[in-house]
Amino acid sequence: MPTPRIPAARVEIPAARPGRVDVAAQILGEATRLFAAHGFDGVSLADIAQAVGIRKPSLLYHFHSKDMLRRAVLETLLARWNDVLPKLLMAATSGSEQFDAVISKTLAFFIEDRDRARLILRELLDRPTELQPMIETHVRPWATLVSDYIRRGQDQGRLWIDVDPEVYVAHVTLLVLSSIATFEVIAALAPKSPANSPRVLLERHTHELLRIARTSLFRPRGRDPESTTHE
Amino acid sequence: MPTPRIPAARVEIPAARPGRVDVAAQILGEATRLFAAHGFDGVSLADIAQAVGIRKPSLLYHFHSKDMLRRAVLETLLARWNDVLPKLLMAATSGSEQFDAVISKTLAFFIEDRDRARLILRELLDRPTELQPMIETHVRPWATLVSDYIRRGQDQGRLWIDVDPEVYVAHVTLLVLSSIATFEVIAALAPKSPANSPRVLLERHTHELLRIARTSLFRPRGRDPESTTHE
DNA sequence: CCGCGTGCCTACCAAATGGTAGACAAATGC
DNA sequence: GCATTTGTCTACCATTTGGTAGGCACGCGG
Repeated sequence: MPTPRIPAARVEIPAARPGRVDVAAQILGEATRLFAAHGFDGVSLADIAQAVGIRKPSLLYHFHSKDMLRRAVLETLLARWNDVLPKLLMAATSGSEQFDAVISKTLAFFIEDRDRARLILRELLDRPTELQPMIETHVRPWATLVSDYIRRGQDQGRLWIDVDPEVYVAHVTLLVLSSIATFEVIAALAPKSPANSPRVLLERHTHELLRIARTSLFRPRGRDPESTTHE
Repeated sequence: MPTPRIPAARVEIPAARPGRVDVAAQILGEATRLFAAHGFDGVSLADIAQAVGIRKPSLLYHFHSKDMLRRAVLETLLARWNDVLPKLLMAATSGSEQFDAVISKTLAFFIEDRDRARLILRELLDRPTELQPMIETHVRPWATLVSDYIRRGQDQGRLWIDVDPEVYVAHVTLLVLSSIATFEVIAALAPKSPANSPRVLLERHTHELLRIARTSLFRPRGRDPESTTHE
């Protein structure tokens, strides 16, 4: 590093860190952000350390290797997912409103922190085999539950019979992930008009995503008055 | 490299490379494959050189920097896309079969070489701002054309009026990209059964993708077998 | 007050990275 | 036949990488 590095002023602010927040958590946060933005290989330990405001060895004191840091990031993400999963499963019992709720909640989980979507999409591309077991344990149950729900709905005639339940679920999930992960870029396709603030654009995107998911699943209600499935 | 590297046997096979294929093309091919699989930062020039069977400096003779190689890879991809674009545009004139044809052809383009989808998805994540202009020139026209087609269809009452044309196009495009790019992993969600060969699974995926795109766009034809739909 | 664990640091390391210099051989043009 | 160009190589380089060694200050329990 060309910066002469002033001897780190070893004297000043000796104990001036009272309300010191958990450094490990800070590292985890910055790592998440940077991995999501540039990928695991695109970020160096020094980058992360700098973002946190510490030196590399201090970082390695908390996480013994770069790969362990990556796994920690992933595990925290999955832990958060496990927090919301039960709510999703409870909502996934019957009716179209419930279905909407499930997708909306899933969507909300990723919109709340878009890095989640980016991170997962990256892992999907970079380490598919390593991700497989996690998928198996964390999304398989959710996916089969929704699939079963779909199959029941098909039997009852409420859903299109030509839906391929598992594949449908996979596609909608992927669509959620990728459209959130790449929102900025994709959004730039539509704008031109100043009426498109990122705020309203995101709203349009999630709304349309829900519409696609819904329309391609549910058969139109008994009769619907001219046009539309108005929500 | 720890391999003692036998003096490269400078004597043997002196001119034994008559049908020498274009080395630059070979490099481009291997680079495409590796970048798609591991990302730009996850691949070293040495990796690519080894895959081709040459040394690093030889590679740098053809492409003066790693970044130029990346751009070349991207440009070749876009060139191929430009080959099929006209056909797509011609097919995008009217009617639902034509619409299917457009999506099918797009799908086929990426299925023909799945690295294309992976590559673009990666660029979308890694260098969004750099990709923006390419999107502007290479997909914007196509997207607006389809959007206009949708709007016309809406006026004629053939399509759902609550479709958000631009956003719909963006989502379907993204779905194509991501579901092809991550096919292997996602496919593993459904299998369990030995009846699911990757072959048939891919067919199921593309079929369901088309179904989703179609169903969420077109209103059911006048009457359709089985009950409901028609208002 | 003393020892010890915690946490951060400087200093360092071997390996790998992207890239250059320059030798050499085979084709190619004249 | 000779000069030049083309393409590959070995050898090297500076920088960056993930990671280690070990020291130093602090706080806390005895």
